[in-house]
Amino acid sequence: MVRIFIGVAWPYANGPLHLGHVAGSLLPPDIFARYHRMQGNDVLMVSGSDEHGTPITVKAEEEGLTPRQVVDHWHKRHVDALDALSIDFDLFTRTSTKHHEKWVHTIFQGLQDEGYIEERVMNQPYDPEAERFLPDRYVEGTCPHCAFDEARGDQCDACGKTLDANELIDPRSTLNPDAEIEFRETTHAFFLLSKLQNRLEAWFNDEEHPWRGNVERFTQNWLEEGLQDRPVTRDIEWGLPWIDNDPTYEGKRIYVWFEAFSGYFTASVQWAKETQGDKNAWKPFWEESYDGEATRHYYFLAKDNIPFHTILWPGILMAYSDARESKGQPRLRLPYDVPANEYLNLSGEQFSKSRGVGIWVHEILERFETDAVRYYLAANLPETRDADWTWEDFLSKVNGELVAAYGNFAHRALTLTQTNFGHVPDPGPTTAADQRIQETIQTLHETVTDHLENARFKPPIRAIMELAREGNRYIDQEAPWQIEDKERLATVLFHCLSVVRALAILTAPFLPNSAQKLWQMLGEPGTVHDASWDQVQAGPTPRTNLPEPNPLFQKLDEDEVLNLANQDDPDSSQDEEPKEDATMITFDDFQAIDLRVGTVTNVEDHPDADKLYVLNVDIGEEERQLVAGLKEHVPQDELEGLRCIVVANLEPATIRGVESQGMLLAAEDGDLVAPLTTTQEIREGSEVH
RNA sequence: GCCGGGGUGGCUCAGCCUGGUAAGAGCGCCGGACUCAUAAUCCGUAGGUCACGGGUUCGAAUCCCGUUCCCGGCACCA
Repeated sequence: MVRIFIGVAWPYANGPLHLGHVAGSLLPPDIFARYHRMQGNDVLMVSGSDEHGTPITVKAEEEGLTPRQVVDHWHKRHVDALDALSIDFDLFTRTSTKHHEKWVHTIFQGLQDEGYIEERVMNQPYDPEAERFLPDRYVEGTCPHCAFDEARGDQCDACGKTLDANELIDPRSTLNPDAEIEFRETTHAFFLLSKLQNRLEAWFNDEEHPWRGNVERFTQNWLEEGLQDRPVTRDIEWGLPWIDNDPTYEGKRIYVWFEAFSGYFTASVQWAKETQGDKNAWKPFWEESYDGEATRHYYFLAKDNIPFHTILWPGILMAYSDARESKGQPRLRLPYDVPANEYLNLSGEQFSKSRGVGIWVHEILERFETDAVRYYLAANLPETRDADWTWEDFLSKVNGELVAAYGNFAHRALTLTQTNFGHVPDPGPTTAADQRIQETIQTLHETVTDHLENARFKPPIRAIMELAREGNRYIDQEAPWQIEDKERLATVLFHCLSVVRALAILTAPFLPNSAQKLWQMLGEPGTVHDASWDQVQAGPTPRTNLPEPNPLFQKLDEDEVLNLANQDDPDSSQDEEPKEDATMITFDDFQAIDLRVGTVTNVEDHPDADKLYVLNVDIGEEERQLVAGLKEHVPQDELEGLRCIVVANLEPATIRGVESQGMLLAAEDGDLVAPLTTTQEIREGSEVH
């Protein structure tokens, strides 16, 4: 027996789950967990909704809701989506629970007790007009090293040097370029990651890690660059308060990324208490040398999360373990493997909540069977590089492989047996061909096991399909529908059912619902998920009665799928929640905006930005220069000469060195951007109401 | 512009870390067989300068350098 802890990256609670999340971090651990359970190992798989941080606040403001309402809503949606996908967590919780807060505080208290937390006064850029501190990267100024005048607060793009915002000469806010920036002192708690450099390096270099290349490279780079101490509090409102009631930290919150990781641990404790009725049940999974049993920790995530899980989280665990040790408590385990995936794209485009590119989980599962979706995702996982979801390929793989090769093989074997015997027949003497098919099952079992042990999921599902094809070959060669000798017929069908049974077990981690359905059609008792993985090679039991077989999968309707492909704008209204009443403005507010008709007289590329045009627009009494982010959406010749609507009294802003004196209005729906115009020719400078 | 990932038959992908009996799979195409099965299955043919150029090596899709194209992140979308 081996104990397997599986941590799954916490989905953020500000929007729906899409297939990118599923392929990147959700489906692989579910397959992995199901496999290990069938191996008889103890598995604990946890995750939850990540519910704190600025983006939640922003979302709440957008929708006129409270942050609490936003996270409640999306957490519930996450839970429903996971259920629909048959992704079974031992616990899928959330970071806004009291339990989580309490344990995060325990962890941070431990870090503080051990001297890993240091209070530092930072001189942070502050925008007095907006009354807020500015993150470094929203500050620009002149680089002290190379005099480049658009260096950012965290790095200078010209010379590549890393900077502090307060080193900049003439700093300004990119959010509000005219504001006088002040530097105000603000105190933050820092996690002294640098103190762990040697220990993390030793852990990285000395331990045997089965890490994938991408994970190793990322981690190596970080370590070589030298670990920086990181602030663990922020000047924001939505998040967990600091550990004690120290007034220094009033109005500050624990930085989300630190706190969300801790969820791996806090959720395990919560699982023990709430679902096991044993508040110590988490210990076998987490405490080092709890007993002699091998225990391994896996973290599943997409590539953007790698260093957080191979450096920062292990760092926190080391530091907190020091604190536990000081109190005579056992240390906690560090990650064993971090099987990070690349991204799944949608026909070449990245899934993106903000741009509305995506296929939402709840939407696709309304139309298609869970296992069909799981099959295509598993067969197309971005394990070694980005992969593409295309509807054509979805159609072809589901109909051609899942339904036609696998489903059909099971169905023909079962119906033949049903017609001829009604139960699992007794096999007679074995021929070379029979022998060969049995060997194929065995080889396949070994191959699939080997891949799964190494946390690889795409090769094994493909290998399993190969077994179905072998089954089809066998049945075709033996042609049981032509066999007259009853004993030989029984033998052939018995071997066919052996393959079917092996397929039910082998597919169980990947396709849990159809595997179970197949299990029942084989007349097997209980659930396939309780079957032992090693039973793959045991054949069916002769004389087991067989129920009436039904096709295992439904074919996808070609037109329906291809229609979806054509829509290609899956961001239409139904994805988003119906908008709550937007904040009302007064008529006077509206009147304050001076909208004018103008004509675009000239369009040029911005000299120093990929997405921007510099436009000249005649608005009657004057000509304005505007900077507009339309380059990716609207071709230059469509803009030239266009009659447009301009916000004429917007205060000027300098955007990457070019002044913009107003704003050109355009309607936006995902990637579709349409500049506004008038239906009739009308004089430049006309007001718009 | 900076950083990262990638370019393998019509399509989707494997192989690349650990160079050599590997240039592979599925789909698609073309031809044939079969009829138990959801017009499903099986057999066979064709199809690739492994982006381009150079280097290392006895030998490179695989390692190194350069070029080019694509994608992503960041900058940026008043």
